[in-house]
Amino acid sequence: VTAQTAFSRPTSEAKKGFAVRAHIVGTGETKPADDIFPAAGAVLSFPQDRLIYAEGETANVFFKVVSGVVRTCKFMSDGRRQIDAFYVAGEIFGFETGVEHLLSAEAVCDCMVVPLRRKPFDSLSGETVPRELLAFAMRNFARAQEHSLLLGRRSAIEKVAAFLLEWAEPTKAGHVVNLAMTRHDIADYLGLTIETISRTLSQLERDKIIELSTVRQILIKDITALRDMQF
Amino acid sequence: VTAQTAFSRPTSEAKKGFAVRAHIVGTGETKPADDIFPAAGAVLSFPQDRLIYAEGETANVFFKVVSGVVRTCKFMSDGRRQIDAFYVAGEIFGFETGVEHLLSAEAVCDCMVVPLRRKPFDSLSGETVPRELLAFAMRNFARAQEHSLLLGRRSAIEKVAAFLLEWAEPTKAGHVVNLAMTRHDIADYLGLTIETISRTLSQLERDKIIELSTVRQILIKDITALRDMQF
DNA sequence: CGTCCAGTTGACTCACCTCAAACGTGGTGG
DNA sequence: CCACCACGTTTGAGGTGAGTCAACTGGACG
Repeated sequence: VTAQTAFSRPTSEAKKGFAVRAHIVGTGETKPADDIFPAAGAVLSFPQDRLIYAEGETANVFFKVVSGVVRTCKFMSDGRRQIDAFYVAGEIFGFETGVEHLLSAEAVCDCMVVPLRRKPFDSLSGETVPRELLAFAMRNFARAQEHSLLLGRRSAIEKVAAFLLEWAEPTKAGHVVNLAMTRHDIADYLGLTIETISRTLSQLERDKIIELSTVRQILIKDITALRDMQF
Repeated sequence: VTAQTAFSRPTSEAKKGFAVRAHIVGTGETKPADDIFPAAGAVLSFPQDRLIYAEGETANVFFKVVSGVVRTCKFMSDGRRQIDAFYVAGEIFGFETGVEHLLSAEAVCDCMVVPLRRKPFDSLSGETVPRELLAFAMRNFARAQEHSLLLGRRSAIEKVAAFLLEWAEPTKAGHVVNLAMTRHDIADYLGLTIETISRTLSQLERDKIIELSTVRQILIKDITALRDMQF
């Protein structure tokens, strides 16, 4: 068994490159406090690639990631997949408008999640909801908007650069990306193929911008170059 | 002056093709009741292509469309533009998490909007917010997710078909699309070029699926064929 | 040491983009 | 009322970025 990496997404650092996002940081909780989301059961474990809930399934509960990484995605009839978002420890997923989930959720790697109760926020339970919940929903909206821009108007190398910046963690030895996901996941998140992901990473390595220390760990040698690709 | 078309987006009808969306319909108000959004001033008029607010501008107020169509978009430094959404009469835009707008908003055609007050929902004014507001934010989130799927994993013809279904209005003579926007707007919404939009529409016309009655009006002759492209 | 599978690389293809020219419609002025 | 212009749109020809298909590599594991 290999050493377990604590995957995370260091928002404040990684987003330095996104001037337009800077003001979000101070706005509200991306990760709402526990007390407004009562747990609906014990912590659940899911092995890698296990389905947590399916698109169309009744959305009685939603979840908070305890450890590991979760992806939410949609499938087309011919098998094409679009990954909408990745969620790391502390983040909440599956909280949706309707009675059914719009996307499915799967474990990217072995992970643990805690189910949260939807009931207190259903239409039966009052006219108002906690402010934090609104901030949370709107943060999700903003994230989805960013993703749309990424998917619509960026080249492969710009997409990959954005992805690396999203996951870069600062260390004493520089910025490092520990990948919980496969090339396939990255491809379906960025709207590319695994071959293009691989070629683009190799290209960035040849250009001395990154270094592929292992297949799941990337060292960022020139973060400025990556940031310059974002505009 | 040409006759004014009342542009609209007949959600319930147009979305028939989207099985996965069906359950949204009964969920909550996409267009919140007036009383939870106090007007912050008189109705404003904007001529075609006029900026309503810019990306980065302080978001003191947001808006409700009275007539016409509004687009929200982002620009990249080299001029590439991604249109995030179009808003028609009754819809609300510009309500965002942070202190600044993440996208700019512009008038697609001559339009009128009413400013709404943000204050009552700021962090100063209490611990809870109206439930309707949460439903609204989450509806926006769901829409953005749909758009991500569209942009990431669909071909040009599938994108155009989805766009037409989104705007198709049922009439006694069949489904009709009245376009408030130029080919350029459509292209930037779908992540394509104007030439591809034009060619794809011509292709659909050759295939007897649509008919370009004028440059701004499209008759849908075979809506089933369009729906079959969605999965 | 062999198997397996994720990842990489190469050769080729194609969907969409780019550049350029032609078209058409609405508006303006003679 | 018609000629002309401007600009959005259409169409064509050619280029290219990313996809497809296929072979190879290399680390993990038995």
